[in-house]
Amino acid sequence: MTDVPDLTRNQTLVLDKLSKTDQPMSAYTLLDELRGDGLKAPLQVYRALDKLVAQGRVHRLESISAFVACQRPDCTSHAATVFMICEKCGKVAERADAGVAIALSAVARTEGFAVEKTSIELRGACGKC
Amino acid sequence: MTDVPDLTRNQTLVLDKLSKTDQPMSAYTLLDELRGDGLKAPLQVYRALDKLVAQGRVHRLESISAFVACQRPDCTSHAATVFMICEKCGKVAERADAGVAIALSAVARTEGFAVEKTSIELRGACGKC
DNA sequence: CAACTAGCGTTATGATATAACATATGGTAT
DNA sequence: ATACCATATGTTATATCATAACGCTAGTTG
Repeated sequence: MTDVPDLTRNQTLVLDKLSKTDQPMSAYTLLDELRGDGLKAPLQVYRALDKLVAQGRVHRLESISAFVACQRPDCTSHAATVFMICEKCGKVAERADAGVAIALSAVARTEGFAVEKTSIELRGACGKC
Repeated sequence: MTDVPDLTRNQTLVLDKLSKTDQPMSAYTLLDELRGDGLKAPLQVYRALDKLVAQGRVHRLESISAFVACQRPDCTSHAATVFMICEKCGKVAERADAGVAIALSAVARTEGFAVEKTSIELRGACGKC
């Protein structure tokens, strides 16, 4: 039912690397760490990331131009996901919240705005820092 | 009371240009349009933008790497501002919403996350498109 | 097999942003 | 006034992030 295609070799390499950390990584950092696996050009990473993001298995953090593996593997709707990015330790927490989703869709409705993509990013200090 | 320093020449040029449109502009587009006023290098634009953003007179739209003049000149707290970016006409609407602010701070509190900056960006189609 | 689609590899280029250093300007304490 | 300090500026070079364009490969579907 949920449309989750098999991953290609490059997609697997990228997703595995991202899944091994809770820190976001830039496309070029990913490339550097995957050179040993045969990747040589940015496009190889960007193409894999495009697919993974489209499938919801990876998220792009717009405010820092970096990518994280989705922390909620079972989730279906990535509609109103809140990312909390710690500026001290670099870790990212991901939470879906119905209250945020409802409040945001109310704002959009009063504007007559048809939402296609939502990006909610909080920068600050996590509980441990 | 509100700490609003006078603008320098470069800051004035950048803010005036941004204020003349409701479309976001990239730093390099700003630079191109301000070459006639003597600006020559990206840094001149980026430095002006840094100050204007710090003062809340300009916002950076993270998801499209572009800048818009603040549409609520009287506002004090830019805490939970929602940007609605139309992918058809390119226009940006800016709304502050208490419901969103409350929902987001609740999420942050349950994580023990101390928020310093918030970025909320909706991509989609505006009412006119 | 022919045609189609998706992915891959490679080179080149475009777009966004900052580092580093020198010079200029305005306030202010002495 | 002058020495000092903070801030802004101008300039060159470079770092970082992302995509265009092209040709090839492999699977698959008619």
